[in-house]
Amino acid sequence: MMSDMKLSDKKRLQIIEAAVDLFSNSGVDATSMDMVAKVAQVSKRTVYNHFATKELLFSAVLNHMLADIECNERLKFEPTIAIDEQLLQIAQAEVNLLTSDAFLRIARMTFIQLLHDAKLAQTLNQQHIGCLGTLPNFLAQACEHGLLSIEDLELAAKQFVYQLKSLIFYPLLYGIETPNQQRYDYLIEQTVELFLARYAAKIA
Amino acid sequence: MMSDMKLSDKKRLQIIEAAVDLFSNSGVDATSMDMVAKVAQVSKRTVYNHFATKELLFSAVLNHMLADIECNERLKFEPTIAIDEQLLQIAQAEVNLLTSDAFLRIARMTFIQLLHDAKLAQTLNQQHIGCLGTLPNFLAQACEHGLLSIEDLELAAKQFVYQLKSLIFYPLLYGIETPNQQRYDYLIEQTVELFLARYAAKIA
DNA sequence: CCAAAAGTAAACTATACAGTGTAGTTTACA
DNA sequence: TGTAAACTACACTGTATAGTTTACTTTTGG
Repeated sequence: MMSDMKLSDKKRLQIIEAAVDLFSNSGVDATSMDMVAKVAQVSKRTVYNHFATKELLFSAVLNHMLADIECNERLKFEPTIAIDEQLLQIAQAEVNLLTSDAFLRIARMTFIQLLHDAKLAQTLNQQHIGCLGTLPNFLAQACEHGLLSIEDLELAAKQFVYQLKSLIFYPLLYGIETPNQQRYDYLIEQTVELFLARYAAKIA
Repeated sequence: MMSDMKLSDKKRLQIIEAAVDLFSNSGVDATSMDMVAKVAQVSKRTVYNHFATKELLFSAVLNHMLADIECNERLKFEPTIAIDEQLLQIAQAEVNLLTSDAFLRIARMTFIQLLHDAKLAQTLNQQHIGCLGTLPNFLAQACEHGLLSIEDLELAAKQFVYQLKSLIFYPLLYGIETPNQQRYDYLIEQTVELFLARYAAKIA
């Protein structure tokens, strides 16, 4: 795949891949441009020919990483499948994303910058990574079918997703807990249970 | 209060206060020891006489800030007060902590270091800042009085507190939302409602 | 009141890093 | 095949910063 590229594009990719690696493992600030050049097996001057500043490199790297986890599938409500089954599936997919290497790399690289740069936080927030973007719509459909009863769709969606982030993603990001699929399954199940206890439609 | 101290202790305090200010506003890495000395109105050599390295200064500053928000009050279950009232109070107190300047300063200063230093994350996690430490015990008492029905006390406590952190603290930390007490009241109410929908004891 | 402890300013060392300049080599392609 | 674009090594500038050294002054406590 890389062999049929022009040399220039090949070098550019090498640089980005090296930077992805270094930025996500050591942080942006702790990574020097000399280091990027060395790992990319490219001269430092070439790095600067492609990316005039470190900030532009960061920006390109971030976009590259976001493309990795991009997902345009909209959640589709299925009247024929039980609502708890569907929620379990959504939760499982979200946890798969949250615990993926690609996602954790982005988080490690970005969180530091976020505290310095409120604009970046806003931007990333609006990207609606994961299912949070389309979950309110899914929930609305479930409400229409009389399976759920929700006043504040945005809030309900956040409550659902934030449970998973808090219980699974953050402990993993900060190295407080180690990956454990059995534990994840339990937490997913409990999250769905919590959610349905609150929002399952009362049977009339 | 500061006037009746020995000069040496006074200087030490000035240094820590300057560092608290600078570290929490600009971050540890972006703050130079020269800057600390200048803001503390102290010679750089004096800074180094008190704190041999920047890391030791950071450690002292962190302890100073943690002391600021230390709270040894244990949550006490009150059989005479309705459980939803008690949970609302606990949530309100937690939100007051999470949105306080002191807490946000610690968070801003620490989060960057956390990603580099897993030990620090473990340590801070074990400090059980806020009500998370004593909440499981409170919930157990409420269960004994037949008001709640909880299998996994630790998880339930986390679910409660993490709601507040996710919905209120993180958006504030990253500047995605601005403080808004009315909004907080709504989210607290919704958090308690979610919690009770799941864990309120079924009336036999 | 005087020695020890603690403070001061300012110059200094050593290092790291973003970004540039240069001179020469390789690759793309018309 | 020749030229423009891209690559390379490497030296260089400028700046920032952790921590030290020095020579001197102020505070403290017996």
